[in-house]
Amino acid sequence: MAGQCLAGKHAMDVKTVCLGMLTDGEASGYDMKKCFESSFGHFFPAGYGSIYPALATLARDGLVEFEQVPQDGKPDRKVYNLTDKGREALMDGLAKPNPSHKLRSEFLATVWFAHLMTDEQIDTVIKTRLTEIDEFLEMIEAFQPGNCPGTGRGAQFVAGYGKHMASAFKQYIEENLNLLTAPELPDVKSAAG
Amino acid sequence: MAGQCLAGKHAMDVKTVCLGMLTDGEASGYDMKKCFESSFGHFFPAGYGSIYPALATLARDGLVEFEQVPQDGKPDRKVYNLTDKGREALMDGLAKPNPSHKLRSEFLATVWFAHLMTDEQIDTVIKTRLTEIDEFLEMIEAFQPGNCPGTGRGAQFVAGYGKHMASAFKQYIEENLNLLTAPELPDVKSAAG
DNA sequence: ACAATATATATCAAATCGATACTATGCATC
DNA sequence: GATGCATAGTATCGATTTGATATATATTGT
Repeated sequence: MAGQCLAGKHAMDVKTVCLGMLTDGEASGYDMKKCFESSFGHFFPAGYGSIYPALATLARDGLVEFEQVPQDGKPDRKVYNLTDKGREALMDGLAKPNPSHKLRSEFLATVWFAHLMTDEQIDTVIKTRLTEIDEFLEMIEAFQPGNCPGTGRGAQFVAGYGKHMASAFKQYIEENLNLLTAPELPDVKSAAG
Repeated sequence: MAGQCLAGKHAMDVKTVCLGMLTDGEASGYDMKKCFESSFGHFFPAGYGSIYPALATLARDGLVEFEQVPQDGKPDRKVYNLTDKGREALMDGLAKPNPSHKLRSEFLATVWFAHLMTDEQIDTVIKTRLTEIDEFLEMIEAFQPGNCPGTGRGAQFVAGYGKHMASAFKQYIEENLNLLTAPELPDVKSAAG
């Protein structure tokens, strides 16, 4: 019945993901952005507006350290490293027993109102979505972990998830397109022709 | 090459979804929250903190009208209705050619770092997720549109999507669990015993 | 010469999240 | 009869996140 963890309250936010990325070695905010773009971002998006404030907070609270590395021509790099306290906070984040899994889909919200749209509009939305799914599948086929911590077994599982779900998505659209186009009335437009 | 729409810039946000809900008839913020909880929220979540400010802005900009309806015992209702301008804004939102479809999954972010977790922790996270998927599948099986605008063909398509994808998710977890538990080393812990 | 792209930092307004506050009734539990 | 919870309704608050932009400099491409 007593407390099940030492430190916090099992937060799995951008800060915690940044801590996780640092388990693989030092990195700058820019590096982490690359990493979000190439892999993490597909299931846990974050931009500069999240990453830099996150790193500032982490540094302020002593969960990461950093050193300013001057470069010639380019701006300085702030290279971050995990501290013991940071590693502890990461473990606490990973201990969250029921991490969320949320969709936010303008696509589905749009399609919900298909009866208010023209067939052409629906067609455009569907075609664009299918294209994005295909691009995603190509990407995941060619996926290389790069500089991200992508060697673990978890990364394999997640990549497999992405491929599996994208395929299922594509299949569903192709098999159920008929629900959206062509309502009860067969072809209203021809009446005006 | 010229402009393709009349009014805005094809926003598909909480405001637009609220407009969409009002195509089915008048509703209060409370009603809309119910609607987000029962159906919309599964692919486009929104709480009071989004809904009430959205309605305030919509009213300020003349996209909706409302009347204060007193009730006995209970607090007043603010009952909203679409205006012509609001219906136009909705159509503009639905005209967005590439509506987003984004996942934000603490679950996958956690699992990515499975190599840093104990087998027990992984087990808990997986079991909890499977339970939620089952609950979701039960919910969608018993789904009734209720007061939400859920009679259109789009709603059918979206509900089918939910069922299809939840099943695919469950199947993937069950078939690929082995990737997470039991790494190369059979049992490291016994060496210390 | 001009326009991207890459390297790197950072901030800002607006939107959203999750929790909470306020008011009032009813219903169950202890 | 006090405590707590559910329902019905409104609304706001701090923290987080989004998406765009600002600031610099070097390289690469047309």
